[in-house]
Amino acid sequence: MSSFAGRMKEYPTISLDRFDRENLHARAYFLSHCHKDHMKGLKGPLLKRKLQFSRTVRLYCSFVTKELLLNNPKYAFWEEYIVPLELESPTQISLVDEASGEKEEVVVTLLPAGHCPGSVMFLFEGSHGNVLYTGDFRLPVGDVSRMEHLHSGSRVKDIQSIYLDSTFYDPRFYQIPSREVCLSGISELVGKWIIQSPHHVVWLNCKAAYGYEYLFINLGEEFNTQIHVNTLAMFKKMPEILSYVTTNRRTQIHACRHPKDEEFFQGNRLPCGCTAADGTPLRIISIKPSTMWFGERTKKTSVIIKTSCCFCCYASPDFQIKDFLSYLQPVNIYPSVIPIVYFILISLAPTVTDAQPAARNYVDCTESNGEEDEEEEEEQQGDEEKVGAGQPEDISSQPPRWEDFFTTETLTDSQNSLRSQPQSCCSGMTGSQTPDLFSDEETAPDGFSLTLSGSLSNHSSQNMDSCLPDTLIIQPELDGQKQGDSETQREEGDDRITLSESQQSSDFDIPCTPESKVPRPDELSQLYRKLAAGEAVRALDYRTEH
DNA sequence: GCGATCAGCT
DNA sequence: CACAGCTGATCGC
Repeated sequence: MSSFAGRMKEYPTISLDRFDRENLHARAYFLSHCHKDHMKGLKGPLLKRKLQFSRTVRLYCSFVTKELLLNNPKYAFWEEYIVPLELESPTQISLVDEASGEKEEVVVTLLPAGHCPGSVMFLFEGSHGNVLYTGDFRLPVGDVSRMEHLHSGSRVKDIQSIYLDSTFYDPRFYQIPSREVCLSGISELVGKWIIQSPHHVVWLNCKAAYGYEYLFINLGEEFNTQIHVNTLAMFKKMPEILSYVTTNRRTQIHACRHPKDEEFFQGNRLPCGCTAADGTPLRIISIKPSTMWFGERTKKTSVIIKTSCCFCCYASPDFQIKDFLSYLQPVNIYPSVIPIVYFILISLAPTVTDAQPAARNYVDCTESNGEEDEEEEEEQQGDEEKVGAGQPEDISSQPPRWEDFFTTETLTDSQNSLRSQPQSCCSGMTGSQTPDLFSDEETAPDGFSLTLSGSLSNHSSQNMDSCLPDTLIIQPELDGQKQGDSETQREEGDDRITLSESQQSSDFDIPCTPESKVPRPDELSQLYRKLAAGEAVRALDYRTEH
């Protein structure tokens, strides 16, 4: 969750992705994408009232974000105050103090962020330097070097500060699987499932409002089908996605939602209530795309066996925040989440902070610091040389060099070459940014982890009662296998998956990224094949070798 | 009754 | 722990 307080030091009269508290006084608002954790205060009555009395305060975002936002009636009042901007099209904005008439000009450029439909980064250029606010972003390596507006001629612009959504700044998350890897894995799984019979259906358990469209499009394309969703309203101006979603429940791939959809699933029902026409029970697998794998437990459960592919364990060329930062080399980095590595480095403070006093800075700008330590921040901003030896909590008083957060390697030849030769910018994103955004890959969802659970329960009415609704067992060869009662299933499950005692209490103990072994593509492929075919997959197959 | 915050859950 | 939410309880207005 974003904990960014909403304002940047260089341009404190504008607010981004936060609309409450001090942000109520902003002269301009920016919304990077349409996820709730970046919309705090956006429907507040106070803000609404302020807008009604203002002639100059506006909300700037991408066309797609505008579309998605206004789709929700709670935000409909923004309609007359939104100014959608094209991607990669520098726009001058006057920041006016309506009381005094004082004015400041800033040029903003929206850059594709690759996080969800409409998501952008904001590049601000003005008298206080160039600053980049990333929001949530997920850019394939190399994309930043192709962004024209981050370059001036053949070199990277001087970036004073980067305001970073730093969930993945944490080195534990450096290696996130590429979109292609995730997609091909899911595709294979889906394909092997739905081909078995018309009653084999897939439920894509998508939590967030937006960000899975790339998955829908690819699955729809590959299997020549549409994905069932609750409503098409938000996509009405987005033909590329619209053709791959449907409200017709007669499809084998569902992404529909229900407040109690987990219960539905465990009762072998789809959230939409869809059942097969002839009364044959559906065979459902649930695929949970999320940025990271996380374990699940069900209360009052007797047996839970899940096979989880920890996509986040796999190496990826897709997203390397380290490369992003080392390419842009900002003077300051303001992550909105304090990475663990920071504290490690702080504990080594003399080594880190004494080295190069005038070097670039890392500064905490999370909510608690940003809201309450104004004076300290001002002091720190004007005195970058000050590198003290404070306590770990005293973050802003002793910024270590940003390079030290990573292995201090020099740029590789290829990086240097990228740096000096900006290429033409992202194809397809330089033109009109009407909501036909999905023709391009910039709007891909996050990397996926996948929790796969084959539901075996109550496929036949006579043993409905004996099957616990929360018994989830990987058991794909349903058709060829005699289905026993839940006790039998448990034994089968135990045969298939080796569980230690601790694993039983918390599902699998999935390793974190750094210790993870990186599977080869053929191993991945093998894994998916096994999962889809129902072959035994031992937990240890996923474990590291430490 | 509404909004904000928090715990709990997925 | 994390994602990006949702629900329900509690509290203040």
